[in-house]
Amino acid sequence: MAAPPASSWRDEGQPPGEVDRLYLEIFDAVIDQRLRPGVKLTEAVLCDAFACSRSTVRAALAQLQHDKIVELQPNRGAFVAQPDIKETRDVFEARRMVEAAILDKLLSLPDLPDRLQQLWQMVRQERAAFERQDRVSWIRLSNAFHVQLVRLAENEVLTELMNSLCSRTSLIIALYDKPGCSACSFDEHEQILQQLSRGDRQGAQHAMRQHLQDCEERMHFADRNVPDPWTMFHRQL
Amino acid sequence: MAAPPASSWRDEGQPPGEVDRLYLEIFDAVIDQRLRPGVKLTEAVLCDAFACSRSTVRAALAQLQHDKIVELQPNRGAFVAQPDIKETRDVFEARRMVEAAILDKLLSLPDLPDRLQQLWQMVRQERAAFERQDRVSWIRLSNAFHVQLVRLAENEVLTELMNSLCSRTSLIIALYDKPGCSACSFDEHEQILQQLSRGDRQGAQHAMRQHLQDCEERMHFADRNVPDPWTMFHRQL
DNA sequence: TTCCAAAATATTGTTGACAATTATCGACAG
DNA sequence: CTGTCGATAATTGTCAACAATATTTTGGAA
Repeated sequence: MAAPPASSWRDEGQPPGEVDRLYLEIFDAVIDQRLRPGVKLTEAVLCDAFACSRSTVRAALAQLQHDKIVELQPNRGAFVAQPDIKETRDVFEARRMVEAAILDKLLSLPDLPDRLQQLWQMVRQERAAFERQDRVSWIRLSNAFHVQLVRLAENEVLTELMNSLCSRTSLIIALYDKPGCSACSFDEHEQILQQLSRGDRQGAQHAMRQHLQDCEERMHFADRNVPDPWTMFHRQL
Repeated sequence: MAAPPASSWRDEGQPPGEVDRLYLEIFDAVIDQRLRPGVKLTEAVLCDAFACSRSTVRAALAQLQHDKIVELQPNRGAFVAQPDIKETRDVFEARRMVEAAILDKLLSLPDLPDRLQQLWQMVRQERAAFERQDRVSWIRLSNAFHVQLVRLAENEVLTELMNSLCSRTSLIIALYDKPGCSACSFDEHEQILQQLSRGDRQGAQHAMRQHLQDCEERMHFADRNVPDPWTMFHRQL
């Protein structure tokens, strides 16, 4: 078995083709904020950085555009997406709806406490990453928490949806979150788990809604983290 | 203004590029059930049928794969997707969650009755299509109703999600619905609108959930509409 | 110095060709 | 007649070259 890839929370399909590999590489780079929103993704550069042909790069970029991770301007090139205020509102509203509804279903599962075990574990990892100032791991784990929670419902459609929403949230945080304060705190994750464990439907839903609300309100649209045009991309593995 | 394209319910972006055009052509063909689930989409054939290069075809197919409209098997080719029982369950469950949650939000809009006007109009068109046995238009309008309803909430993320879910539903219907009975009846659409008009939250949510439940239960997995391997694709415009 | 136009450069869009993999068909042994 | 093996054909994955478009630089005049 190969070493677990950087993002262990994404469901890994069959043997990854060349284009899939590139897709994941760029995707991870964006989510980890090594590629900041707004930077231009010149095909030749990616081509050179990942040792593949331009057709491969173009295919990967097309998929990323479809995921709203990059914006593809005709005849101008690809840029890491810069979600605006409206998109931020829409993404968080969708998350509140979906994740609250999910909790409802989870509480109907007979073996919920067992399944929550791994999530408690995950929150501990979040705390550890936070305390050792490992921002990249921490963002990744924060997303993983939400995705993993949805995954308990065993609904592929919703799981993939949450994956997409979390990715877009990462971009939003990269743009509008102050580096100092934490956008998605593990305390609140713990609270949600507690409410779930004791079977409190109202409490769990409220905790989740509040958590996402807080997350959204921590965004500062006034002075956004402007992308540095000179921050060119180079592979840093 | 150009003549309205076949699918008027999809949000049309800026000038469509070559790949977008192909994407829509194939998409519509699948939704309209001119391309049945399971048929192989050979690149050269599409290439020839739509008068474009293979790179364009490949890009379009990649996007369609991402939307779960076609399945892309490595080194084997593209096939129109054949959602299984599990996927059917997941899609309908997701729809129940999302669409019920949407109703909640719609009822908080002050000018809801005004916005519902166009939906009443749409239901009338559904009935008309049904009565003149126009199955293609009718399936299209049924989808349009649900998408348009979500669109009233003015949330791009949810609108695109519903678009995707309705597309997948079309595939499911193509596979598992008996041609005789109607999967998504306009009567039930009317009921939902009525409950919404009178501001009955419980009633509207129940009507929507029941509608989707009925829709799902009308699927027959035993004898599925097996794809005819000899049914090769040729453009029929 | 500042502004504008035009050449020069860089980047993207498209096409075609080649390599790698898979599907098909026929021969042949059991 | 059935099933397996091997060669041929068809299809996909990848790459490199060319055309079209955008960006930058250069040069000159107000």
